[in-house]
Amino acid sequence: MARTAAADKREIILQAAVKAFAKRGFHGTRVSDIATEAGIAYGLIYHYFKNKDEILNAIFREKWNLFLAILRNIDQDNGDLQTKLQAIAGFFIDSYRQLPELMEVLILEILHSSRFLEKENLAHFQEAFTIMEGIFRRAQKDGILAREVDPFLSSLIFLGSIETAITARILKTVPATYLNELKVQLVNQFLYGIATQRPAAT
Amino acid sequence: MARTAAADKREIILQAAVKAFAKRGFHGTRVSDIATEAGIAYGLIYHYFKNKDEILNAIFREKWNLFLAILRNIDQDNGDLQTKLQAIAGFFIDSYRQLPELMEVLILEILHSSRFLEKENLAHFQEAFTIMEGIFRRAQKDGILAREVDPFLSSLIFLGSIETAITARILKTVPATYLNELKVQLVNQFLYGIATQRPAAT
Amino acid sequence: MARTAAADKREIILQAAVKAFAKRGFHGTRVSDIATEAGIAYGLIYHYFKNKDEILNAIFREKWNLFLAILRNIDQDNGDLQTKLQAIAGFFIDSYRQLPELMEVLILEILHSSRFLEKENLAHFQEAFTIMEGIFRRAQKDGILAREVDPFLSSLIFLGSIETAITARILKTVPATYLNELKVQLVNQFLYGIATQRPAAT
Amino acid sequence: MARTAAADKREIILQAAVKAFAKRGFHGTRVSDIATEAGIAYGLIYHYFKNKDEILNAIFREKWNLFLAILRNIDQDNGDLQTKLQAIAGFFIDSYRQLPELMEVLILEILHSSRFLEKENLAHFQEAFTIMEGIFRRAQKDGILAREVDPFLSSLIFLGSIETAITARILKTVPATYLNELKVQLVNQFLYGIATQRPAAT
DNA sequence: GATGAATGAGGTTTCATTCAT
DNA sequence: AATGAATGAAACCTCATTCAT
Repeated sequence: MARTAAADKREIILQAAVKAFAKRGFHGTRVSDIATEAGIAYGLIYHYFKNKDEILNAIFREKWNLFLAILRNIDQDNGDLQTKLQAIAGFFIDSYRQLPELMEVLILEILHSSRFLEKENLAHFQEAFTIMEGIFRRAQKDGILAREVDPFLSSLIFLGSIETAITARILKTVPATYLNELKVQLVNQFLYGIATQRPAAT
Repeated sequence: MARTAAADKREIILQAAVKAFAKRGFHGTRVSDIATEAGIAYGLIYHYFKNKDEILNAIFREKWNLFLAILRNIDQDNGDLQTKLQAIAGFFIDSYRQLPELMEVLILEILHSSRFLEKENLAHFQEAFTIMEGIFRRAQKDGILAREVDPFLSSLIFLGSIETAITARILKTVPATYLNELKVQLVNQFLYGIATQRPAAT
Repeated sequence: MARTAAADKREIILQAAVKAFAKRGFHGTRVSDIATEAGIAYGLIYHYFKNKDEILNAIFREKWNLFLAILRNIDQDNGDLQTKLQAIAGFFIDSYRQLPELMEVLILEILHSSRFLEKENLAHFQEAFTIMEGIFRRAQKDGILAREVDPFLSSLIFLGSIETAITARILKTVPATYLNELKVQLVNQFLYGIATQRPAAT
Repeated sequence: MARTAAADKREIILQAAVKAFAKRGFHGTRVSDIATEAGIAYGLIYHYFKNKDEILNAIFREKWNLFLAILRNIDQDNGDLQTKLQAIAGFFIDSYRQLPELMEVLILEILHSSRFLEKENLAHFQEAFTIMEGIFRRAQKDGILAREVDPFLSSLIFLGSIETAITARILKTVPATYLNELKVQLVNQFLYGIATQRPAAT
């Protein structure tokens, strides 16, 4: 019980932090803002987290892990490349729909300060690209992917496209409905390009 | 002369700020850090800029304008889509090579806190996507681009890919030499996709 | 039984507090440090003591009482002045040897913040000097002590010497073995001075 | 001028800190108390000192240096042992009379936390004892001091006596006029003892 | 008795900004 | 223009103490 209650409280604080960070950004958020959002005294936050930085780290670590798990699952599923990429793009886009604040924090606050991530967290972050790279590499072996394609570059482009698209949504640059269209088009464009004609020879 | 000298000093401060922001991030940089970097007294900074925020704004406004100008130039050049995209990708990648700190600040500090940009600056920022969209839209009219492609989405994906690739470089995820390969592959992958076979019917 | 168990627990807390205070100083010690040292929950401490200050007060009151009792005993023993002083110096030095942490706390934490002692505790503290003064006064009456000597000043010097010597030991300024030598020399020097020759006339 | 003004302000802060620490103790003093006492904004204190601890360190270092200089001077003066000891005791007692707050801080706050002194400062502190030891050692060579006396122990006893006497005055245990008497008696008692008769044989 | 989650007063420290020189 | 001393708002964080369980 106690353990559960403590875990619950910790989770409540994390949720509150996500909300607060999404609203005002990490630096614009006071620890007391998080506490207010969570409905607790700010001192209590320090029972669960060493300091404000640790809260952001925890959000990243724990939530990113979920993403990695999903990516790995998708990776291991049977299914062709297109299906997998569809699933991945869909997953991130749906995540944004359901947890827009979380995605906002992950994309804007963590990516934003990614160069200050400690080594361990940076590796954790880059794992997503590694998984993607593996997917592309295997597709290449299977002859699905052109031989001259660099799988790692592809992972950068693929995930970068998703990130930018979500960022655009965060910035209200595009309407909410755009996300549906995105799911379909993103993978298609990515796999088959946007040109009407392939070049004669590469 | 005086005006020129003043403009010079202002520029020196901006350059110093870029360096400082790149090294420690905007929030981690003290006004006095900028002054030290510029070799002046910190009080003097307030003769040239209203406050610290204004410095970041100025960097964004003035440097982004350069980018927009280049984009517009490339846009108006004769040349097919591939050439234009090549030029654009090349331009950003070369910019990073020559002014890595500036790119770092623009990408990490401004792009990622873009939701806090004031209206005017946000429009300024989005202008880049609008220009790209125009390029794609015209290519579509010319039949170069598939009809089902959304030009704005393409602009997101294209610029997003570049941004992510540069971010990866900033994070030292990829070696410096990677940037050369990037220039070529990025546009190819983008235009023609990465799959060996087009789908029978879309 | 209950009373005894309670008294035991109280004593355990006091011992733990002595250890903790000796290690980190009163201000550097958290109530939770004491609890950890005592192997109990920190909340429990407040069942036995009103607050952190009270713990230090209790240490002082209870332990100082022991010292006073010993001083009084020695005072009332038969024996000449030298024997008594020997016993007193020996007692304090042995106390340090056996309970170095306690002596550290008494000397460094209490003695040196003695100006903040509340009236009652201050009187309690000064009692030691009063007892010493009595010893010297009686010796003076008996003609053992020079008439021009101020008994109270002597008590200051005598106890002050011991205190400083122990402090030096606490600070590791002198080796542990020094304490033996101290026992002998201190009283001798004190009683008979250190000069080879007495002045012709005072 | 600027340098002088800065040095002055620094000194003003130190004086204010001495006053504040004497009144409320180091831990009881807020940085803002010092600022109020100095008639400045508390932020300014951090222009001159890294933090609160540094202020106490500075007081110790700079003032203790004065003491050491005086001790060394007295040491090098011509004069017999008694004259020197007289001068030293007189110096400390006069110092207390003229700068009671400084002495209070040096004795109560610094001695009190001496075990937490960093190595360098501890050595600095102990230098006083070393100088005293030298004085006694030379007197011993000259046959002024009994051969069985340990010069270092004597330095402990001598300085310890002074310290305790001043502490007694700080605690209002003895009247102010006592200090005069002290000057005379302390050295006498120390040199020639307090007993009427020397022991037949040691 | 025992626990430790919860509270929030209180202090230190930072640093953007002002302004006298 | 140039300096950097001076200001003080603002935020983080600690930790003594309370109290529900």
